[in-house]
Amino acid sequence: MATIGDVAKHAGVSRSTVSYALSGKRSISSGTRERISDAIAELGFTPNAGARALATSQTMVIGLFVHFYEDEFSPAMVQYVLPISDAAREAGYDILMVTETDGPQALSRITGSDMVDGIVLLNVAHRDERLPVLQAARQPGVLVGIPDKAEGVDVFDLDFEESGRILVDHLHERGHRDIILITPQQHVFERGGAYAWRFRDAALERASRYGIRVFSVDGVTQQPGVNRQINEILDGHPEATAMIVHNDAIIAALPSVLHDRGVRVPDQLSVVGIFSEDFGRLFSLPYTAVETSPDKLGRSAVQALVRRMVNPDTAGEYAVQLVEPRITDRGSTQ
Amino acid sequence: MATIGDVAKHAGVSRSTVSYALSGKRSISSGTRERISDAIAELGFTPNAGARALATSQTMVIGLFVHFYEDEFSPAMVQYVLPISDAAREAGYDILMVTETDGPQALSRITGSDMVDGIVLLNVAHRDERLPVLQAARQPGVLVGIPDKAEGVDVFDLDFEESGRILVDHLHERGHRDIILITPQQHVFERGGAYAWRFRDAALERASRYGIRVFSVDGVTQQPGVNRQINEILDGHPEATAMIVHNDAIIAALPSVLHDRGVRVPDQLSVVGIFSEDFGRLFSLPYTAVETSPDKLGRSAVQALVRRMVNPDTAGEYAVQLVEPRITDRGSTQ
DNA sequence: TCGTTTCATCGAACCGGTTCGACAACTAAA
DNA sequence: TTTAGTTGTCGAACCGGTTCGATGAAACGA
Repeated sequence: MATIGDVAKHAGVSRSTVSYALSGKRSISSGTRERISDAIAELGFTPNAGARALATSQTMVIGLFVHFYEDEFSPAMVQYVLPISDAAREAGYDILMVTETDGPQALSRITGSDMVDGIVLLNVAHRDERLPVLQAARQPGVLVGIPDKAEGVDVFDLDFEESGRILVDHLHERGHRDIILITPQQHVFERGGAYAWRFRDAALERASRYGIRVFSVDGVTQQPGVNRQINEILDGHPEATAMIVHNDAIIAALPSVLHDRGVRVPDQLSVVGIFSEDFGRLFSLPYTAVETSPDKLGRSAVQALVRRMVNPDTAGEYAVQLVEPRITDRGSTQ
Repeated sequence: MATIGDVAKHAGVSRSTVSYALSGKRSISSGTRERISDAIAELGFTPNAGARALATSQTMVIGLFVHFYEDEFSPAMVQYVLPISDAAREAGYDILMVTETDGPQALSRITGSDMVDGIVLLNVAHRDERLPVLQAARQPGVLVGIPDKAEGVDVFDLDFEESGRILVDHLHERGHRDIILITPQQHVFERGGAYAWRFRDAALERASRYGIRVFSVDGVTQQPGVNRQINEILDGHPEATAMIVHNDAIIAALPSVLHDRGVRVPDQLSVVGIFSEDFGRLFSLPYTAVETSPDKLGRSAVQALVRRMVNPDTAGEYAVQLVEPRITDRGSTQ
């Protein structure tokens, strides 16, 4: 492989001149510039990333930490990963994707060896063990998901509390007094997925203010349990006229279960949920829902991170930034 | 950040001694070994990846190139990515994930700058533009998906031809004489996804040998077209007693459509498909199917790649390795 | 007891870039 | 005509590791 020295020799200049021609940090006469770019083309030279990283202390790589939980509904995660990858590339960064189960150890390995310039943590829990490691790292970090307290990192998430209120409001406006609320599976609460209770508690609080009765239950993830559970819930609550679903597995299975039971939406039951447009399309979900905008979330997170990486001195002003929930009416309520 | 020089000073030895203590390539007295490891612990030293890569010409990173097609059913891709990531880590490698649309350019950027020690190409097309770039690269490569001709790379895929034959045999044994075959969407054929016609042609060939009549049609991907298309196909072919589905979007939507039509499986229609166990669970598919084993595929691919990276001299013997299809009987045929 | 191994360690060179300071040649201002 | 400034280029140092050859000390066999 050609090195910068080969290019220099071929163009009859010094290595530093080639470097300056490449970076444009010093002026180069048009003659040598041309000889250099000819040599580069002829030799097929591409700067060695490791050497460059060593010299500049910049790798132009972002570490993306994804935690795939076994009990989780996996397709949702891709929606976050892709926009992050795209946004990173637009800013000139590549993505080192880490999916290890032992997050903290993997994180210190990656940050300690300076493989990346910045870190994105996906699916952050209330008490996330990766967070202290990230805070101790040299590299700036950004979280998707809200931990109990985050200092020194930027935090992005959908405003799940507002989302819960919006959906309760939506049903309240239509006169519903008895609703079923299906929340994420129990494991999500246990492992500290804050979005679960942020949504639930805000919804319950708003409902109680209206005097709406809410039957709240954790959903399950695995078939055939999902269908059975939906049926049990509906059997147990014939008085309910509406349903709020904050659970991917449940909402994906809902159309077929309701159809089996002969329940017409919205005539006999109003249904609202919270999921991304892509997810809804994937499962052909005909339900009015709060859009979770994983693409917007991922892009904003990367943009914030890039700002920190480019400008590491402006340390202050770390903030939690909530994406505003937007409801998409698909006519599943009345 | 602590460097190896800091550790050396702290332990009162030279840099090379620290390096040898770390790698174990020369013997070190137990006394200095201990002083060194104490110093490492105290200073929190982790070797700089860039410097190490520069010195050893090894990055311990594998480049994973994933092409997400817009018209594609995305959740399928995750199933490949995760096992690859896991297998790589087990071998000591991290994953640089590249999702750029312009595959060839991205590939030459990554290989040219020596960011990775090896390359995995997912979703390889018959005439894949990334392939010549990969073949010209210094790093070994492995493909998932079969190109028209691959030299200098290892190729892995499910044996789609055998899969097609297995499913036709399965229906033939049960006496079916008229079957519907739903293949991947037209775009897959157009872009050269060889698995599409490998499966279809083998199935058609086998069926014609048996004298089975086959109505073959490309599926669509986007709702609500999917449901409509399934209905049209069934309306148009009342004589068909069985259905082979090689199309993720179609098979995901099939249970609800068949239910709507009041078609009982297998009493009124036998259904077989080809999808992974995970995919089947995700969509609660009750159909007998050939298991696509993306985990096995991904793992074998990485293992082959690691072998090449560790042992670059043994160049010979590049081979196409087909994973043997295994049918999972879920009782959807009679 | 002396030459020969073995063991443990060191210094220097190298991997392939970037960047600082120096300097010659030329231009512009005094 | 001298001085000051600009432009284009070079050499050397540096980033943080690894590895080769050399070397002194200790252990060994004759």
